[in-house]
Amino acid sequence: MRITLTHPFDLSPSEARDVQRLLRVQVEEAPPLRPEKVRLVLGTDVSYLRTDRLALAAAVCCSVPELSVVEQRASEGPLRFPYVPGLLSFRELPALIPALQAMECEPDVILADGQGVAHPYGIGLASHLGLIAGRPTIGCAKSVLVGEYEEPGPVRGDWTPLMYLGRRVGAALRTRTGVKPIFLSVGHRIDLESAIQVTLALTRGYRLPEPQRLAHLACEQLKRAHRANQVTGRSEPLLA
DNA sequence: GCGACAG
DNA sequence: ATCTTGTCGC
Repeated sequence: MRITLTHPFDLSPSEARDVQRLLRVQVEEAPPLRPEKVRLVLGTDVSYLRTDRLALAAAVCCSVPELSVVEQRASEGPLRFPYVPGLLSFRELPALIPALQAMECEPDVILADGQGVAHPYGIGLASHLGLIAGRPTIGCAKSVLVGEYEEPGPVRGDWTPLMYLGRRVGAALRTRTGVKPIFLSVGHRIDLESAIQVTLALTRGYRLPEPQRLAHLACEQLKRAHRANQVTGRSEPLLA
């Protein structure tokens, strides 16, 4: 898939903040996404080998509704940017971009670990990713960055809106009965209702939607392989 | 000044 | 997220 970069990533936190100011106006709203048009969904995740200041990324494309893996890519990159709440995309996207560029699939929706517009400046990781990928994205986080919400009902599918500055920026969604809710956030070119429906359709027996869970597992594998290579003294590229 | 704070 | 051991519950 094609990635369009309109700004550099080797920035200082304050420069990154300036970039967000310019990018936020490009995040688009969108009419309901027709569920039957969603045939491919991409899950993404990034993990770190803190000791090596290295970031490992994985992207897994799944078919819908089967949720079978269609394509899987991985990439890595040096960890240059610090973790600063609100600037996560500048820390994680650089490592993930090569994997996205290598992806042959053309996903209809992309899931990202983090927030979308439920962000202090309206441009969290998911929204930022949506802009450079030019596709609909959904922020899929395990906790909240900004906003308020009421505890959703106890059954799978129950949800409550995540409100921020008087806007509905996401939702606390119970993806499984009996587990803590996950926090969806509108990313780019998608509406909240569609994001909720799509996410539920992608969730099977785990708290996180399948593409996200698989991307996370892939990252764990990458880490293990990486450590193993280090011990063996080898340094071959991993996974396609 | 204090507390909160995606991953 | 990462660093870490055991432990409570379905």
